[in-house]
Amino acid sequence: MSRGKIQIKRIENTTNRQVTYSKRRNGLFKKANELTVLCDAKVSIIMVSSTGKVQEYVSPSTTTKQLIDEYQKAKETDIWSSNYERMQRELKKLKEVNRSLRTEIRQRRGESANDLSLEKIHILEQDMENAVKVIRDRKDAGNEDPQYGLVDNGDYGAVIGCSNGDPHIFALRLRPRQSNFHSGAGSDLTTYTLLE
Amino acid sequence: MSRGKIQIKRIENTTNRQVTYSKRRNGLFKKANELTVLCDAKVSIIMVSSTGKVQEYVSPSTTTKQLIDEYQKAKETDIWSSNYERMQRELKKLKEVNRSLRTEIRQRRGESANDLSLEKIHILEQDMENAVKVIRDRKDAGNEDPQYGLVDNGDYGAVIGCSNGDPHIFALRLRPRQSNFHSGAGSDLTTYTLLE
DNA sequence: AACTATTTATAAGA
DNA sequence: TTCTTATAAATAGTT
Repeated sequence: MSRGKIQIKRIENTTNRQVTYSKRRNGLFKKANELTVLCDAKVSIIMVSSTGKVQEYVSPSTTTKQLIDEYQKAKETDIWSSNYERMQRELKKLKEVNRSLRTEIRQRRGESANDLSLEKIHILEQDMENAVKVIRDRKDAGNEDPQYGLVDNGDYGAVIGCSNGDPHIFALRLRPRQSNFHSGAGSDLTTYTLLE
Repeated sequence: MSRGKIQIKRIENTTNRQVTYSKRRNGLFKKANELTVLCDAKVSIIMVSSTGKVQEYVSPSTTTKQLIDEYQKAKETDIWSSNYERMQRELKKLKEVNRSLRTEIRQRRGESANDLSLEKIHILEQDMENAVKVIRDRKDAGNEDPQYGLVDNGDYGAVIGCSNGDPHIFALRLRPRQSNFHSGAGSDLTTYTLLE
């Protein structure tokens, strides 16, 4: 400041404000650059003028993106660390579940049962024969009575009410999950409780 | 500066460097704040010292995140994609894939085909009958010749070599994915290319 | 952390 | 926008 001290408050005259913005922006970037060189530091400056124009300075040794990454990392360990780690765990878990689901689908599609033992293939076969039967029954029933035909308490497992607002719609809990009793823990014929 | 002009080059003495860093950082932040007030602008400064410490200034009227978002929009780059937000997007995507996989498994287990049209149930039924046949064939073949029994080029789809090092092991591409031709796009009987 | 001699930044004017 | 210049502000070296 020169030719008179100024108060640090918004410059009302638009032209003056823009002139001052331009001068001080250059000053700030120059200072940032000096700091970078003198102190072996990294600086990123992002500025948005009152007219919405975005400008940046970044130390020559780095990029804005890199510095933002560092900033995030620093902030995440300080503030978001639990969140961040929880997300990473959740990601990992989801990927594992996903892989298992894909494996089961492959097996049920008749693909890549190569890794299954004969016993497990046998169980899978029975499983799917039953499922086909159920699906056929449903189809047939559906031809007559779409509402109630879905309920079948015959050979299969427990009928579980499905609280989706329609008391007539049920979910059938069929043999697949029970077949785990045969194959035991660590089975490749893994089944999941299909909850969201 | 004062008490003698300095050259703008790295200060070798560690103590001096850190002292200068601290002084100039405060100066920079002060200037940034004055600019904010005088010119009605928004400024974000991220600094990493030579010791790796991350510090920031941001105009009181905004947040670092907001300014980075504006920067991104202006530059049309995706800054956050490296960390947190990419994870969130990845999580969301994984959950969606997961839900679809679970739906397909439910259908193939014979559970909750409620939401399938009769046509789709029919397709699913044929699908699974074929798969059961394949599995039965594999089981039978397995009883005789575990190595070569897995290859069956009869009624089913193309035989695709599986580059897992063993030339005798093949993956069968069966009807399931082809049944999409019947049900068309947007089918509930969704099948996936099961790649990891 | 304070001091202060100087350098640097810059407000106002051209 | 750029230049000029009087003056305010920042700061290097010292204590």
